[in-house]
Amino acid sequence: VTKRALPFDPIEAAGHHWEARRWPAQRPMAAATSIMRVQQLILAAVDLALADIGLTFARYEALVLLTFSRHGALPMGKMGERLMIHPTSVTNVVDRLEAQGLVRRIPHGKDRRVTLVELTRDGATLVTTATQLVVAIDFGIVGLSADELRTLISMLRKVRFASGDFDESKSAT
Amino acid sequence: VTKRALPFDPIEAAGHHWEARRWPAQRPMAAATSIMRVQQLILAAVDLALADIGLTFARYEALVLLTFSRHGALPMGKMGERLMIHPTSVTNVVDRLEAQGLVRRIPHGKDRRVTLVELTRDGATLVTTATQLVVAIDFGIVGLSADELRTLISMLRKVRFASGDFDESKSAT
DNA sequence: GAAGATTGAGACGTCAATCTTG
DNA sequence: CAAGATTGACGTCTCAATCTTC
Repeated sequence: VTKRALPFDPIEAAGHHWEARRWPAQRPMAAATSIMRVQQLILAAVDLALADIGLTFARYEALVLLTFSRHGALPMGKMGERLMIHPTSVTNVVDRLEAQGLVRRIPHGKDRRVTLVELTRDGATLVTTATQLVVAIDFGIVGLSADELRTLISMLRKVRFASGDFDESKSAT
Repeated sequence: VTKRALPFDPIEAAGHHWEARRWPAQRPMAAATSIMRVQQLILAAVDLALADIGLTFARYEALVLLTFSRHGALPMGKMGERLMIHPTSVTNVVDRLEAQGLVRRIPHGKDRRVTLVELTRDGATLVTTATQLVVAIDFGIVGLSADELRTLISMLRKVRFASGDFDESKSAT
C-alpha cells in the first residue's frame, strides 16, 4: 500500500499533454481521472483499516445500512437500491456476510418472492467496532479542511444529481 | 444504465442517520461514499460511450498514455506507474489490447527483462475515435460550471497529495 | 539478491439468462 | 406477464508466489 510517490502529479502531466495537443475537455478529463484515483485511495485505506476484522468497504456499507433500518432487517432489493448496486452484487455481498455469520437470510411472510436480510448479534457487534476503525482514519479522506470537505461534497452532489441519481431538489450542504 | 432515480438522496439520508446517532466523522463518510458513487457513474458513462468500439476506460487510458509517450512505446512498468495500477493490471490490460491488435509487445534491446508496449497503426487510429467519444460526453462529468470543475479538481488534488500520491508541491489550478 | 513481468487466487462490479412467485 | 433473487460469464483491480534476467 505504501508505494513510493511519483516525483510529479501524473494527472496534471496528462493535462499538459492534452493542452499541448489542443484536445478539448481537458478539465473534465482531469476531473474524471482524479475521481477514479481518489476512489482507489479511499477504497484501499478503508479496506486496510477493516482487514483485521475481516470486512471490506462494500460489506461494511451493507452492515451499516441494516443498522439504520427500522427493524434491523431489509429486503435484498431495498438494499440494492440504497447501496446503489445491482441485485447481483447484493446477492454476492450477503452471501459473504452470511458465511461470516454477520447476517441471516429470513423469509418474508407476506411475499414469498422477497428475501429479508437481518443483522445477527455478531453482526451488530462487529459493525460498531468497524465504525470506530473507519472513523479513526476519517474514511480515508485526508488533507481537507472542514470548509473544503463541505465544498467537495457539494460538487459531487451536483454531479450525482445531474446524472439522475435522485429526484429531490431540496436541501444541500 | 437508466435506472429510475431515487426520490431522495441516499447519501444525505445516511448522513442524517449518522447525525441522529451522534456518530463522528459524518462528513468524511459522506465524502467517501459520494466519491465512490460518482466514480461508479463516470465509469459507467465512459464505458458505455466506448462500448461500440470495443474499448473500456481502463484500456482507453492505456492507449492514451502510449500516445503521449515520446516514441509511441513504453515499458510495462512505466505504464503501471503512470496509470497508478499494479503490474498485474498492466499485464491484463496489455493482453487484451494486444488481442485486439491495438498494441504490440516488443523486446527491449538493452535490458531483456523489460517488455516494451507499442501502439499499432490500428491502435493509433482507434484512440482518436475514442477520444472524440469520451470528449462528447465530457468524461461523464455533468452538472458543474467551469469554476466548480476547477474547484473539484483542486479539492481532489489535495486529497491525492495528502495521501502521498506525488511529491511535487508546485503549481495547482 | 533485486528488478521486471507473469500466473493463479480472491473480491467486487456489471450484464444476460433463468427460476420462483405474485 | 412483472417482480425478486440467483446463477454464470466477463472485466478490472489487488495480493502472493514464480520465473527470468540484471
